[in-house]
Amino acid sequence: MLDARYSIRSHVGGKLRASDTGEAVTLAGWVHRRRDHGGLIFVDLRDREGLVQCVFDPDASAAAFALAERVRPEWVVKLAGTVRMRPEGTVNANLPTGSIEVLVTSAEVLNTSETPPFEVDAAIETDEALRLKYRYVDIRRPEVLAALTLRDRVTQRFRKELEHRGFLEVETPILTKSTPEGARDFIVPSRLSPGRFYALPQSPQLFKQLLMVGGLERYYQIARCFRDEDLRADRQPEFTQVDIEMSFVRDEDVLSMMEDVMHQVVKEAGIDLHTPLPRLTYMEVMDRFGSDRPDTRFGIELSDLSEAFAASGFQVFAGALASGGVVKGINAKGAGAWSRGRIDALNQLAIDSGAKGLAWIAFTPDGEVRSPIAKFLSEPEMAALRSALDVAPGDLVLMVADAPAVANEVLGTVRLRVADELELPREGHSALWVTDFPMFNYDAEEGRWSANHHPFTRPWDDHLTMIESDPGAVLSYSYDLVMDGLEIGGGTLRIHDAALQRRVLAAMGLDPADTEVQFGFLLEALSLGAPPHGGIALGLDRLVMLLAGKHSIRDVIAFPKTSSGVDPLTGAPDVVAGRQLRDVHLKHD
RNA sequence: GGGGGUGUAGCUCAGUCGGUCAGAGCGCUGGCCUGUCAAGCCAGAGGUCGCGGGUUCGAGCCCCGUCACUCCCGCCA
Repeated sequence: MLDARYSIRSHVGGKLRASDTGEAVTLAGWVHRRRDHGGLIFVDLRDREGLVQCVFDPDASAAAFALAERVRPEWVVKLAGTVRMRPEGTVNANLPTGSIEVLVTSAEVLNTSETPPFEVDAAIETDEALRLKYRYVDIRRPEVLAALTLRDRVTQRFRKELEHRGFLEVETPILTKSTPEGARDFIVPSRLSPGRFYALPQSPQLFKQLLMVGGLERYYQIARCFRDEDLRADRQPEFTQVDIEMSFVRDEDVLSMMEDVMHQVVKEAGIDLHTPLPRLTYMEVMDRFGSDRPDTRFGIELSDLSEAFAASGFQVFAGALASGGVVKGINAKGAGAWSRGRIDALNQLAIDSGAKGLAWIAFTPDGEVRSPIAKFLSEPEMAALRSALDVAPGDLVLMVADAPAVANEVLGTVRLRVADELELPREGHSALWVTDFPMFNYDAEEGRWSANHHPFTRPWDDHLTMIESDPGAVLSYSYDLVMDGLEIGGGTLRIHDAALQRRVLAAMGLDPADTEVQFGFLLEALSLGAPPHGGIALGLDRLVMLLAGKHSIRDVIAFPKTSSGVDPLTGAPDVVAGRQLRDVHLKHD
């Protein structure tokens, strides 16, 4: 909290209270608003801690009164006066300082201000591009200040809790080496090495592993990360991770450490997190929610209806089941009266998500059945369906028949849309672990297997034999922290054996010679006494966004970029002088 | 790369069928005002209707293109 030490102030205006009555104070801050009554002027003085009403009365000081007639919003002023209780009936219950005011006896203008491009007022919603261009004005708004303050508290709490658990904070390089896997790198040309480039880190992943090899045992860093990919509300080209790594741990050690730390951290936002958190496997969340980051604050879980339709004469279902697929469905309770157009929109969403279509049966509130497919279903099948999905009048059943992965993913998408449309309450917070992700995904575009988390993830010990023979079946020691349907963090145990690391990279189709060039330093480190280790990285921006109740991480970043990666304040990125390009060997004439 | 939304005064927005249609609130400037707190009252200034082109007797409105912002898909180990 702000105090008056080391400043031209004697007190912080926003912190004055009734107990300060009678104090002679010197304050400094911004003119928030001025109410000129002709013979008496009120100025709300604003500082980081809030507003305080300052009264200019010619009887107290003619000079100060004359100055108050000139001041304008956002002027920077220094005021001296006396704190006094407000007269009967003029208390402002909306302000923490509302029971007192400062009678000003002398005043000084420290700086004037042009009329600001928008008002510094929490009540007014302003175009975000304009806010970002004048972010330094925007930051004066209490809402922005509060978000940055919460971010500070969360960050400091992480530091404190990790410090108490024996972690050392270590900085890792920003100028580093491009790696072939993962996101597109930001690259930086080198002046001293013509034609060569640094890359900005996508995360400190390899360095934190090297710190474990270095015997640091417990490391953390509030680490800036860079990824040159398209932006989203929850994605910026540079963002911050709370990066953590531990030696001599099992996966449950990382999870329980993280739960203990998170329990303390979210207290900063007034949240009581009940630990241990639920732990669900990847298989289970995909099966039940159709998402690897499920929002469990509402129901509408997926049900497997394959058994109910095992002998179905309905070709769509029978065909899917015959080719190894499933029939799965959700019950959108209360959507039974939805219009055909509304349901068609869901069907289109399902098709866009990869399904051939969405089978639906509406059970209207007055007991009718409305459906293009009900006529193909037998009475026992309908009965089994009603029972499996707990159908009541007024419900809408939505089904997908397809390969399990497709059916799950499509219904997971439809589930979220339905919840939005039904305006199901998503209050409070739900946190959980998703564990045991598959080691590899098949990348159809590139025709090869790629790492699900990253290539340094340790496969299950008893799945090692399948790395070459059946990569898709290999599970890994991996875990994501999911809050309210957002991926807040993720981590793994790492491979600490050079030979195993080579096998995994080879399984991903990396040429052995390239492997040595790209990852030779890691493989060498693993062969020089690497301890078993693992860790996790939390997305600090996303976590604070969630705790602050914001919908974009831009709201919790001091100087964010627009969705095209531009900083409207500085104008970055921008052209540079030809001289600079020649220096780094990007231009030769 | 693709799809949706938005763009009119400093800010937030309205603008009907293409024809008093350049408008409101806030802010700003000036005046009045000694208990307001989103002060009040009176007056005033303020416009490349994102930009370019087209259709039309006539375009803020219709058409084409383009730019910016934003949301989503792809992408983000």
